[in-house]
Amino acid sequence: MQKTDTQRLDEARDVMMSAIAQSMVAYGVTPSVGRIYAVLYFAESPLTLDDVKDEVAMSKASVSTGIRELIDTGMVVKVWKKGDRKDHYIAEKDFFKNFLSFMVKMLRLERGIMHKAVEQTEPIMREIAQSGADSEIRALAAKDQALINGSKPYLRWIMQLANAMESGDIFEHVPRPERDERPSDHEPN
Amino acid sequence: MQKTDTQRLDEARDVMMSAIAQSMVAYGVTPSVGRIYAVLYFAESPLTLDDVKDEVAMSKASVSTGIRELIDTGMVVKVWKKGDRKDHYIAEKDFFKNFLSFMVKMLRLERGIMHKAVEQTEPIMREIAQSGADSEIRALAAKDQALINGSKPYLRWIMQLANAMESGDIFEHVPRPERDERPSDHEPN
DNA sequence: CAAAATATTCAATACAAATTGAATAGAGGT
DNA sequence: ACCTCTATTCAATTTGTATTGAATATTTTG
Repeated sequence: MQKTDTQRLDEARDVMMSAIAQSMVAYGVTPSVGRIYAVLYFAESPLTLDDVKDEVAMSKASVSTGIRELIDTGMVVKVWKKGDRKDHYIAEKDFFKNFLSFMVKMLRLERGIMHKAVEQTEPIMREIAQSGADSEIRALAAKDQALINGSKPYLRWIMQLANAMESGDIFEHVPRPERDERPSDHEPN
Repeated sequence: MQKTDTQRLDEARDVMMSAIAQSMVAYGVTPSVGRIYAVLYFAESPLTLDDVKDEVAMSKASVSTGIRELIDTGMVVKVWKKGDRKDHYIAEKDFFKNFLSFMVKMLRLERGIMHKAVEQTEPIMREIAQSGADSEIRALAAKDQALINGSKPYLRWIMQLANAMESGDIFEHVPRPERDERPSDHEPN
């Protein structure tokens, strides 16, 4: 009977939505925001704020801020539907795009924080290492300076990685798998 | 006078420690845990639990659980110092190693969550798409099935990325910058 | 330009996570 | 085997973050 198929399909969708939300939580978003994205991911057409609100059973305020967060990270976009005053939202379904832009943001953030601190502190340590009052403090400063300088290659590397991810060059190195969805029943692991 | 140099050095170290902690927060650890790592990072020799406790001004309990978390992720290791009953801890100072093992863990986690859900739901959707009760539900199921299958290349790709990061092959593609720390005063940006 | 519909902000609340002191377990030395 | 010192666990509390309803702002329409 049809009822059962509908139920089974809904259940299967729920499993996938939970998995998507759970994965997103690992990347630092709140479970509610993950669920909002998951709902939009499986939506058949652009949804309004109220549509989403009903699906996830949260307040309009939470959905509003949640969607904003998703828009800020590029995982959701706002679309206009003519003849409707409400805003409509759709999920960016390309996981590659979502992952890469998340990573780029992360890497740039880290490099920004660290680079600023290095710029600020390395000269001080260098100076103390060279002309500090006594040999003891010069040794300490020299050690710290070396430590900081040792981190510079890492900072340059994560920049390169971010650039490769942003430009798509990363795929020349770690290639996208073939689009060979074979009709067979069991996929490769 | 020596006092001033010591202060300046301490201040500079604090700036770096804050930056390190802040970066780690971006990767999902709590600020306290970040500070613990930062303290160990700049320590001149292995520190005991109590040493760290004094430096970060937290309870022994928090330091204990914090260090455990850092040990679990490989960012800190326990070392024995002969003649001392206390455990001693040192920071893993290689940022490449820390970053890569974090990423590998993340990617495997995501792939695990998603793969499990896909395995579980895709067959159901396929079946409904083929032999569902009416054409409407068959169409819905087919759409969902396509969506899920579309995510498979992504899952395979993040596995490849994780593998490349674990094996170090990633450096063949995104090379480590040259170790050319020139003695000049201004480093490249 | 008012009226109606929608979206956003914000202070208050509910919830969750981190931190702690006290109790327990564990290890080392004698 | 006991005593001492250290590390860990756990329930209680603090702290911080997410969520909400009500109020405000914004947009659209007639």
